[in-house]
Amino acid sequence: MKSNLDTIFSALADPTRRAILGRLANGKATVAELADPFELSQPAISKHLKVLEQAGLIRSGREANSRPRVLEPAALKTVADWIADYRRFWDQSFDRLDDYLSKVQGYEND
Amino acid sequence: MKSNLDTIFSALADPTRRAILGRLANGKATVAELADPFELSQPAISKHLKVLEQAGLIRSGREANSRPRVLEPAALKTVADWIADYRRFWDQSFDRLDDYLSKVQGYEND
DNA sequence: AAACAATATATCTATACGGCTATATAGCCA
DNA sequence: TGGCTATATAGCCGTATAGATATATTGTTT
Repeated sequence: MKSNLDTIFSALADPTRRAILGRLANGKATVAELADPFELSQPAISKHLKVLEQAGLIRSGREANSRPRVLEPAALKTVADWIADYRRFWDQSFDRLDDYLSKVQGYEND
Repeated sequence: MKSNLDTIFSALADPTRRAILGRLANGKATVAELADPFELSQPAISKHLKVLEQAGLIRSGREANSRPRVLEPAALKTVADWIADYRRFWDQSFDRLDDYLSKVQGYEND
């Protein structure tokens, strides 16, 4: 069975899909609007949208004739939370916090 | 051509590979050590390691007979930086900061 | 109802991916 | 050198993925 993170990361692994998310960061958009910047066929875009939706990264609405998409932040937060565990490996100030916690709480961290 | 983020995200889309990164967060490990928790064949693990290395998520060393792997934080930071642009969508306090900046700097943000 | 617009689904094709087994390579030790 | 250990590479197979074109669906408009 595939985990959330599996699905989210593989949805994010495609530049077209990341660009779509980027567009949706500016607010809701129809499929046609989302498709416009790309040279791909409309069905190709619909497929990408399906992948994003199944990963929980976007949601579809309904407005008259169209089905506008909006960003769904929760899935991105899932990724941010996962990656936060690694932050200390690149973030100096976080390392210092870590040292501080080690001393104060006697937390082992070799 | 595939971008960095393409390669990194698709490397992260596999649970075995994420588990390997988790293990490497505790420090350097040999291939055998990394393979141990899994029921996969050794070549399968080597393949996963290659994917991680090509994504820049890990590095190989050389120590006598073995080729220990270490975490390479830069690639994870690339992801963290990418996702940071979306942080405002889920982080309340960030939203408040955003409001603050709007007022102070007259920055438009509808 | 008919035509149109927006989007989804079906089907096909080519390529990528993850697993396996078998084998090659490289360093260590007797 | 020969054998052992650690790891990599090759080749194969089944499934998934991204694209295309053709067609279906649903709401709107006349």
